[in-house]
Amino acid sequence: MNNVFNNLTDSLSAEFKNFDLDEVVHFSLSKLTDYDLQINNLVKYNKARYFNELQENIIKKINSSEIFQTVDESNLGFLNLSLNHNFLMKQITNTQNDFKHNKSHKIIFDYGGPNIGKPLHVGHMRTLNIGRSLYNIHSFIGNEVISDIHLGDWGMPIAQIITYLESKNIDIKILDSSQLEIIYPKASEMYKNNLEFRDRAQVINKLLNNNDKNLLQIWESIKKISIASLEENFKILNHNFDYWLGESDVNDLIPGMIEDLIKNNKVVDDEGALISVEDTDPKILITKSDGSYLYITTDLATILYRQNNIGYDKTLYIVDNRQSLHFKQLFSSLKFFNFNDLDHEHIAYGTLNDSKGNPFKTRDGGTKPLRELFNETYIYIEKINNSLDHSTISKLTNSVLTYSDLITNRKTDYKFDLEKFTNVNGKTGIYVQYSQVRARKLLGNSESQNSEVTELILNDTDKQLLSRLFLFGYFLEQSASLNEPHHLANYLYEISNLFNQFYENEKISDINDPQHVSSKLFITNLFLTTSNSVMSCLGITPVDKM
RNA sequence: GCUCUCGUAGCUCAAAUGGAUAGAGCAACAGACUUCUAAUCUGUAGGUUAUAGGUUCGAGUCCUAUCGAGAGCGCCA
Repeated sequence: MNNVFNNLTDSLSAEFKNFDLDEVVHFSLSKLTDYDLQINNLVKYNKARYFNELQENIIKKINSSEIFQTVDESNLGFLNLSLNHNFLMKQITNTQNDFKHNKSHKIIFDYGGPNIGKPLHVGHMRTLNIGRSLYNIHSFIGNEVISDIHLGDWGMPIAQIITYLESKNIDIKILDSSQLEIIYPKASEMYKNNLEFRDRAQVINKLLNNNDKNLLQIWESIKKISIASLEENFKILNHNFDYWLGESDVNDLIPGMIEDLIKNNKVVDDEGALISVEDTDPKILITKSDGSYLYITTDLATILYRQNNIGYDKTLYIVDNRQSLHFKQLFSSLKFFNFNDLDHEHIAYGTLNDSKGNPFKTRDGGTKPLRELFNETYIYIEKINNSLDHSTISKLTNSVLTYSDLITNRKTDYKFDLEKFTNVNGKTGIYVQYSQVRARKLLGNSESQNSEVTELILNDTDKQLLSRLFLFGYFLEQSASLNEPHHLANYLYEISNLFNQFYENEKISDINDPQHVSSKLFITNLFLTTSNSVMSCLGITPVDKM
């Protein structure tokens, strides 16, 4: 919540303390339509002797704060509150300034995770959208944020590609990214079906681990081509990363790490492989029997790298649901191995499917490149309104791809339905963009009349919108503390919808009283600011016109 | 076989830390445009929260069982 509210809840918690009750007071949205917020902490004490006295003290404190206009008490102990608009209009701006807090945390966002040699495909969309949004949200509330793409640039997949190039006698220098990208599926299939190929790939993998000069050169070329292609895609999709660290960057740390684990009796030999001695079921495999490394080996080394070179309070791994066992093992291992005592959290999300609930595929059954989904969406929007310029359609396309993803709780699987998500009505990226364009235009038209607001003149529609705008902090906090952007995405729809009602309800150009006009413009302005703040938290760029 | 996640309106989803009468959006039906952009707004209808028990002042939310769906389960990442 905004600091205005937080100061009050702190002092209300203190009231409970006076009666020896350990209650952290917090607001919920009111269930009663005439009120904005409610406090439920009192309910469980409604049979206590001191109930009336406690409730009275609480109400007294609330009244002295001026934040609320009315307080409605029920004999059950629910307190319903309606916001004091004329007071809050001077307190709340819904910009970043409202949410700065003292104890900032340094958080690493580990997301994206593309592999070199493979195209960015629809499977990457959710980690990119959720990762970017959480990064922006935490940045907005004043945390120190660092994103790391966690590039898959090492291990068997790379060895497979190189083996393929070798077997077909292809010179890497003449390849571009699109040619490179069709090689991986072929190499992967040969690895599965061709024993000779498989043996050679494993040899190459080992040689790479031993820094074979020739192979490293080929590897570097592959990496260079891939990164250029990724950067091009990210430019279109509006993604940025602070660090482009890959698995290869931590490779050198692994031998020493393993040595220490052996020395400290944290791992033991098991048919040539190393397993953790931690009592878990299943047992945690740290290295393979041929001595080569696994997913968890590099992830552990990455943690060492980050704690030594970057430093952090918390790391969020924005990765698919299906990898929850891996993260359970990773987090448990890093404690068991005494690496550090910092926070690590797996921000899991469900699978993205097509509109029928099936895995996203291209027409010929391959994995669908993200770029292709972007293009299809772009064309669809262009058909609806072909008078828009390229940059605007691109922004709208990204809005659709982002908003449709974030409107759903990240934990569940979701279906991407192009027709539904480009609809102008409903909870779509298009609708929220349209609403803020309307507001922008309105303010542009009325610029000359914009004067200082001293007192708000509000009808019911105005009040509803304004109340919701003042509650931005409530939804921001919910999204930030649960790392769930959908609370803010839904909030953006709510305020957009309320703004459209406000817009249709009373024409500003028909109002003569300058006080009344300023009041309307104040609300419009606050809506626009709020909409922009939420969009920035979600990773959506507002368009100027549409 | 073992472990985890989930089951809410015809469809897609909300309801954070247990709180009052479970909310939205689509689709359906009925309305409002010589417009501050109708790419909008208004209204109607739609529910035994999978089922059966339990915990308590109070359960969609916590516990147990059953049914159903999905995912994962040491040498891929």
